Amino acid sequence: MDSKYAVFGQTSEVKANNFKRKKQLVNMPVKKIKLSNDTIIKSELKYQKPQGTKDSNFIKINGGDLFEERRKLPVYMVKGRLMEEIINNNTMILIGETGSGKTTQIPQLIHEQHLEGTCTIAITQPRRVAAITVAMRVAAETNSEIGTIVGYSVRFEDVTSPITKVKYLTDGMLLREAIIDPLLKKYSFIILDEAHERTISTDVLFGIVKLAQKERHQKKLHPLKIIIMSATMDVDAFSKYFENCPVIYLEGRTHPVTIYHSKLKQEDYQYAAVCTIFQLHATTPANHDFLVFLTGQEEIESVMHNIKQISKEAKGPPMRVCPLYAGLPPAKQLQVWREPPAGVRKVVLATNIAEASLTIPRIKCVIDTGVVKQRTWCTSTGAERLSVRACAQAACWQRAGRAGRTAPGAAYRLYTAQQFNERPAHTTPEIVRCPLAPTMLLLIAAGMEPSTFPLIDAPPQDAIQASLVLLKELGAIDSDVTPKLTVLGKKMSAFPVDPKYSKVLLSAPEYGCLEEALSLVAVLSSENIFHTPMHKREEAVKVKQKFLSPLGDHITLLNVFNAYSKAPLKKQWCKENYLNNKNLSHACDIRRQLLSICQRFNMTISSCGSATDQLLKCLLSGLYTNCAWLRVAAASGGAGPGAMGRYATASGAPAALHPAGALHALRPPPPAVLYTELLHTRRSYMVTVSAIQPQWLQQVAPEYARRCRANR
DNA sequence: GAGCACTGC
Repeated sequence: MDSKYAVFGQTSEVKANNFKRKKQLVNMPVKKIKLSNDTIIKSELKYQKPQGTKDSNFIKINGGDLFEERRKLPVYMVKGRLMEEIINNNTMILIGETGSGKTTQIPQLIHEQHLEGTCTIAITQPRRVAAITVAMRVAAETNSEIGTIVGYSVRFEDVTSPITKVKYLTDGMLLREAIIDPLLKKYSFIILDEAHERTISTDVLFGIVKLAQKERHQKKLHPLKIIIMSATMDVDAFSKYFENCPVIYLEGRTHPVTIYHSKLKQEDYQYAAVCTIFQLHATTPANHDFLVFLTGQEEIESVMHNIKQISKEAKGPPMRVCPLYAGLPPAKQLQVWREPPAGVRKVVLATNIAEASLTIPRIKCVIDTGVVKQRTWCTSTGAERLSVRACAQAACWQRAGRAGRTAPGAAYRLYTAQQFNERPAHTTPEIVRCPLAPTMLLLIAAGMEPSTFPLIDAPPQDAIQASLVLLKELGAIDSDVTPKLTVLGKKMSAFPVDPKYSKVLLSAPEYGCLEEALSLVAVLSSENIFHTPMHKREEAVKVKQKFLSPLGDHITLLNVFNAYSKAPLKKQWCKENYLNNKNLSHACDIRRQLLSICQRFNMTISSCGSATDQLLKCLLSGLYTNCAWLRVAAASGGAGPGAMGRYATASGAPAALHPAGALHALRPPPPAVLYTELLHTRRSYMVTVSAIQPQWLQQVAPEYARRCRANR
């Protein structure tokens, strides 16, 4: 009886024979917790029963070949009532768990009844793979060829045609369309799916569709129907935002997951994770695969090393340990999908990528450290910080749910029930914690007024102000009080890159270096092109030397990109040079896209050849707010150890050259530098840096240089 | 002389 693990079921006991709106059941205590106290495993970690877990107040709808499969989906079983609600309401919120079929079925049901009229139904997704695969699925279900009735539109790929009625697209793609037509007149239905993820694009789209619906009504244009689809979430704020629109709940088809909490607080979650893995390993059947949530590459590599050491002597079946994080080359990610031989247990060590982006089959057991690595941004210095912090309750549930995809499962939380209850219910939306200049430029370009634009969660006022000041500085808007787009700003908004980079591109013809600027901006806009595995670090650093430029990291990046473009066998070449083929190939796609926009603007496409000064000046024309100067004490050499690389940014904040950068070893250190980003870890480091001549700033941005001098 | 989670246009 004295169990070290106390158990409580997560499954709802509630059954409802029809769906109802939340308003009608506010006082109903609906979610019951099933308790039992089986002793599961012998444990050094102590687990206890949680105190009063949060009830969610909702009721669910219950409800061979593709058609047969469709008919079994919960959403299909209640389609009559559902369509009635869709017809009667211009806006509604639909809460549906995984497996309810909402994403694939609702657009089809609308189309089957021709409710879209002569217009199209748009369904947004936060991820491109999701948009593509769901569209393919729906095309198969409707027995049509993809790109005809059912299509998709994602960056670099538009598989739609004039007859497309059901169009899946990424949220960012619909946002781009809104710049051209803020009323989104092409569409009679807009379905914003996965709304609980609260991406910046979806958050902005909430406001865009709300205003478009209102204005279309006022102008007596055809009406716009809005459906917000989401997993379980706090709907009150959403319903209020959309003028108290109805909320409908759909039941999902997932399996129950039993939750275990740690009885004591864990000092070291990595250690706790390793302990839990081996406790479970000794007591559960080998065909139960584990999924462990960790925060990053380094942590995964270190835990993997520990597991491999311990497993040599541990009790239990053989183990296959698979790392999984976004930076892992695709070939190595494949291990995760391969079924292990009979009698071998698979243990997947994953970052957040396994929380929503990827679904790993056959996971029976989730081990949740309860932490996540998050990027935050400081308005005053412009520095970014990566920090490990406790994730929100919603994320914990999402992680636990990964154990119940194909069969009942279990989730072991390496934090106490009290710690869980103290966590915020939801992740802070992205829009509240990110640099806003790109979003503000987009909003203004779509004809919106930043100060009155309706957002569910407004970012801090100083963050908005800082972004408007930057846009004014770059010449994209005429005023940071009542911002109107300038001619330059209009062009800038056409490029799907950070406004600083679009400014670089638009200045490039002036410096005769558009060829180089395109390549550089493309590389800077994609992920890290260097691949550095921990155990081969020295080799990787050595190979990098041949691309290194004494002028700095930007020219180094350009050297790599140019060499990649010329390499005949790119995959092989990348492997030999410790480079990331996926990210370099992505950079090539971006370059092509940027080039076509430049051609549309009739820009002169010229090359500066070996006159790299021109390119750096051009880069400065967009990034001139990212300059740093060597401090006098450091320059005179008398400041003792560590003085090298002591710089001050324009805001006066201290910053150092990142040791992995090309300029770090340079003696004497350059008096002035241009950095791409400021990253705060142990100290404030400038990442991706080039040396500049101090007088360039006067030439490129004279007014700013004057203000800078006055402040320094 | 350090170490980048995840998406998206």
